[in-house]
Amino acid sequence: MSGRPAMTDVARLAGVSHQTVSRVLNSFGGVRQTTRLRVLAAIEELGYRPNLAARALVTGRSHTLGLVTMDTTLYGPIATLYGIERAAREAGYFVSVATLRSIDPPSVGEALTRLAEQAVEGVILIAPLASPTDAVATMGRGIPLVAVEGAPDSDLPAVTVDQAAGARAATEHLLSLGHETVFHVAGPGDWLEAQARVAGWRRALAEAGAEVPPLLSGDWTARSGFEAGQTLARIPEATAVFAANDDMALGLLRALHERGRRVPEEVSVVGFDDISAAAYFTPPLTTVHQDFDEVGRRSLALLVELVLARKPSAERVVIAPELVVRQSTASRTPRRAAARASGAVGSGAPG
Amino acid sequence: MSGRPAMTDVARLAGVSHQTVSRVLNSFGGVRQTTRLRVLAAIEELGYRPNLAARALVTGRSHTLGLVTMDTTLYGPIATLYGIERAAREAGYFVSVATLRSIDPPSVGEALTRLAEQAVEGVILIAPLASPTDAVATMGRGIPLVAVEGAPDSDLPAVTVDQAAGARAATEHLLSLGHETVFHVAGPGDWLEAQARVAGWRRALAEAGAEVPPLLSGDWTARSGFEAGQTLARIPEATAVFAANDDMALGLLRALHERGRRVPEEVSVVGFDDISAAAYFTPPLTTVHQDFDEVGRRSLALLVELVLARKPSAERVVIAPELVVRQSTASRTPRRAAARASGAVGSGAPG
DNA sequence: CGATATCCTGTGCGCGTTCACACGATGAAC
DNA sequence: GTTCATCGTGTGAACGCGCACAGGATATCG
Repeated sequence: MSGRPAMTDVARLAGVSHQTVSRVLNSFGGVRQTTRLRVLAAIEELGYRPNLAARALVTGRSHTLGLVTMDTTLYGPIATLYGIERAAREAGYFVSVATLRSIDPPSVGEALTRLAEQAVEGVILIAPLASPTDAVATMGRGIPLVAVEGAPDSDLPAVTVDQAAGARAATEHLLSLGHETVFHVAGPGDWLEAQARVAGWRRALAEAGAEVPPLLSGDWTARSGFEAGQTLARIPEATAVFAANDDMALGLLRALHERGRRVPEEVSVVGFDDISAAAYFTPPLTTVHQDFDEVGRRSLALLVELVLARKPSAERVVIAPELVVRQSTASRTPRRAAARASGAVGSGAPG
Repeated sequence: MSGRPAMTDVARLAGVSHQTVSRVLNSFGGVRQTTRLRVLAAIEELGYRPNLAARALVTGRSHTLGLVTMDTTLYGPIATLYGIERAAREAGYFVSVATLRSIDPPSVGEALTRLAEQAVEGVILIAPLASPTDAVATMGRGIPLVAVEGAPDSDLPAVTVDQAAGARAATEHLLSLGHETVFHVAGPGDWLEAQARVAGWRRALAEAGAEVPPLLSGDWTARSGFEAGQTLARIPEATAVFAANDDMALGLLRALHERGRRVPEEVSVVGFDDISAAAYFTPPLTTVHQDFDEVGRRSLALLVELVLARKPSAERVVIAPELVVRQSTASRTPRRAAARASGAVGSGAPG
């Protein structure tokens, strides 16, 4: 009586047994309409809410899913997180998050253990790094697990964006504009996405018979893009650069600007992600769009399937990215490029 | 036997009662060292993990906190989220997130209800809008609640950054550079932060005896900043602009650039937030830094205090922001500004 | 050696819910 | 009027754990 009302309180008020209340709550049918309404009225009057802990105890189902992610403000993981939470809510699950400073096996293992103790029914791992996937197999304690942007070799079910295809599209776009080759500012080497983008870039160059220039790499930050840009600005042949994400592209633009290399007249730049600010860079950035909301939805759907069916459908969902052309890329011919740049004002804003 | 081992399994293996196992687990003392080790060995051997649902049922404590936030990729809420999760983990709590498309009373109420059903012990509401604070009072069902960046009038415990002080610092900085007045591109009118920044800006102008120019406002996006910038570029007197966040400042810079208004030589621009990319804008952005990690820590500490002590300490934590001067602001004298801008290259990068 | 204090361990119950089953009432069929 | 199915509802037992209390073992002292 003191705390929250329990099922028996409702039952007493409605003049029925607790079992009937349970039937009403779980819409099990087999309850007369009149008593049903009486029970509902009692529930309303007492402000009764079922105790999920008790329910979880007896059913063994917590209706909670775990989400392991890095504490990064990078656009991708965050957008994916929201997509997952929204999908989870609609599917009737709670989401318990565990953030990591870094995706190393011990940290991931610890997070998984934490979530396992909380009796989550499944876990989505936003871990775009190579290292943890092995650890996961051993730490997984039989909990259904879906990886997002990870696990290339492991047989973990995973949802990924086709990074290589995106990188390829970006590179081919630049080559088609007449550039002899394309430089690449890669992400950190231990990020799978970074690796896949490098691979896609290499493939596109090879197929076009273009020379593969030395690879630069950064750590996703604008700062590292800036540093790469300082190097690139000194290389006259660097007329086309593909940066592995938009933030690095931003730093790149900044460095090129400081060194007096005009974009896109002298140097064309392509990014990756299509963050919301990309259309407002100087100049508006040509980049590769990823649908993270879709990633969230698909990964959750896959996890729920796994949780319910228990069959390791070992499926792999691949989502296609899309090149968005704005004003940071132009044909290699200086005349035309300059004319185009001065003529187009503000047309880079999205619809 | 079939599923997870229970406490009785451990007890049987160790040759003690389940109660002794419980004592070992909760380090209640009163257990001989030898039996203690025997129990621990049994736990290890069986891979036993206490069932939190059962524990929650009997103790009434879920060790879970709720976090209500908007599904925005805005820097502030995200950085705060991570800060909270980290602090929660260290304090021994799980974090269950509920994201909202918009912070209106019904949505917040629904999220709170959801979290209440999950038996969270407390809730942190990242709701920088005015509207929901009233709804919270009624929906709060007695759950301890802490607001972040919200609830100016309500007596809800809250953790906030002193937005007005930040806006004031930004405005005074511009005035001190010789600008006759400062234009402001505000955030959405229903955001408390936006309101506070407008107030701080107004106050600073009033104290300096400067004229208050017409207020422009956007929706935090670079796009809206761009649109505001298109307007401002046509106003010759607009030599100093304070944008309510960095993204809008980015759009603003883009618009000014397109219209041929040089920054900072002709127009000085200040942002707010100090997102990591701000140092790599063109030019590097002078902005107001907010310590969101600190916000997360303090709000969690406040909530835990509330959960444990149950006394509505109705405290209010205010965190001071800090002006970071980079290269988007300059003295109003054209000669000196131009010289300074061409001389300083790359010095805007953070240490 | 016995009494008392101290330490350690076990028993039983309750938490709020679901599940398996039993029960009574009602009506139809013979 | 008896039998049987059907429907609606109640009863009792789990689920895994913590708490209060009982009780046995051991130590301390007279």
